[in-house]
Amino acid sequence: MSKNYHHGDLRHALIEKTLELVQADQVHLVGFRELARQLAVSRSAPYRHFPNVEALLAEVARQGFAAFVDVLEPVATVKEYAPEERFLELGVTYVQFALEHSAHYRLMFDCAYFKQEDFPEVQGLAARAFELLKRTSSACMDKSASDRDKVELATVAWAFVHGLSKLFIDGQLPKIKNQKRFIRSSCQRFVKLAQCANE
Amino acid sequence: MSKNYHHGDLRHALIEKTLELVQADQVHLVGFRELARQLAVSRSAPYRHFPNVEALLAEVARQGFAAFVDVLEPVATVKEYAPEERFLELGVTYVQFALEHSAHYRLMFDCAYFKQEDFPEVQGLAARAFELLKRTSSACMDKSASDRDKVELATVAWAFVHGLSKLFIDGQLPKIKNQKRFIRSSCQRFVKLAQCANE
DNA sequence: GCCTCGATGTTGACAGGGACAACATAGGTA
DNA sequence: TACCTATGTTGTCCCTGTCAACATCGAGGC
Repeated sequence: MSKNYHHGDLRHALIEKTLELVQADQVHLVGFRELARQLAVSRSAPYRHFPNVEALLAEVARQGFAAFVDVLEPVATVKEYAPEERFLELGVTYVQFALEHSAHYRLMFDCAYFKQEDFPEVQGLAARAFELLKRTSSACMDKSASDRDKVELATVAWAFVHGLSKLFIDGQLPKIKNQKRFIRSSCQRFVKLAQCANE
Repeated sequence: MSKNYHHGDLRHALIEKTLELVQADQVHLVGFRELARQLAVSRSAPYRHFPNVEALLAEVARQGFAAFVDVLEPVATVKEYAPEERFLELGVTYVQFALEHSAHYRLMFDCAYFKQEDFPEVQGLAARAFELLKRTSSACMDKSASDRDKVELATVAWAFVHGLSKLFIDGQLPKIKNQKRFIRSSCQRFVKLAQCANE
């Protein structure tokens, strides 16, 4: 008992267990009492590390956003690509990340789990992702394009990849045979927007 | 007491109260005990009308979907419009509905509140909304377009309006001055896709 | 008019979660 | 060594969901 009185790295363990549950699509099972049981620790120990469950979920979401930005950033900055290629690859990468980490993506964007405005770090990372999108889409437009138009294209692009991801994740799309192919061709279809916008 | 033993229309009252809470963005406060209190009825009376809270929320969502379809359907079938106009107006109407009933829209599409697959009526209405979108977008394409292409355009369109709605609702977009104008111009931008797709 | 039955509402009971305060212990540091 | 802080524990309270047993009402058959 004297040996185990302190867990050692409970904070980390809580995050890990939560992540496991999230990945197993069991977010609804995340609770301090349950986690404490699984970690063989007393029921209110988690309060030493997170003020409440929401904060724990927000932290897991934050890590998700960090990984997200880490995946998107390199794609958005490949020098060898033409602007349209970068835009396309960024979109494909976005949706693929969302599908590969579907439950995590849900946690990140569904406001039912935590209020994003209470967690500035999360907001900051989300904003950074949007910046990447804006920079990449803007590069596809004429130099004469107004900033207003640039923001609009970036928004439309974000709406598209986000919507596509959500619809896939929530199983609201009719069955599709070759998902990867479909994603790429949808994104390709979409990139034309930038070109059309240039007239 | 003998007069008030039976509420009269508790089922309806439960739905109404829940709707109020949803519209006030307080879905998290929806619970049988709390509702019972507000309706001056005993704590387990709601169980006579809904097997659990999830079912109550699903019913409210179902009504939301029904209203949604009722709003979209007429727009999708205006004969006087050219196909592209219909497509555009459908998109604008979609996003406007979502914003005007933002909390309700969230309840309808966020899977954190109830599992859609457990409520076939809800699924049916959602499918009907997608059908409208598919029919309207397909009308903008060449007759020679494959069914595969039609489904793809409809999906891309749905992803776009859904994504735009969600981003707005969840406050994830940078501030925008004239929202209505922005929505229309984004949708206009989007409709070009159908035209580009025809080459 | 009376009786019975089904629908609806009530009460009691139990399990489980979130949250906090008071207390215990371990490990580092003055 | 003595103390301090971070961390873990226990006790307690209040909330919720859910079920079972019981009460009441209204409608239809006699």
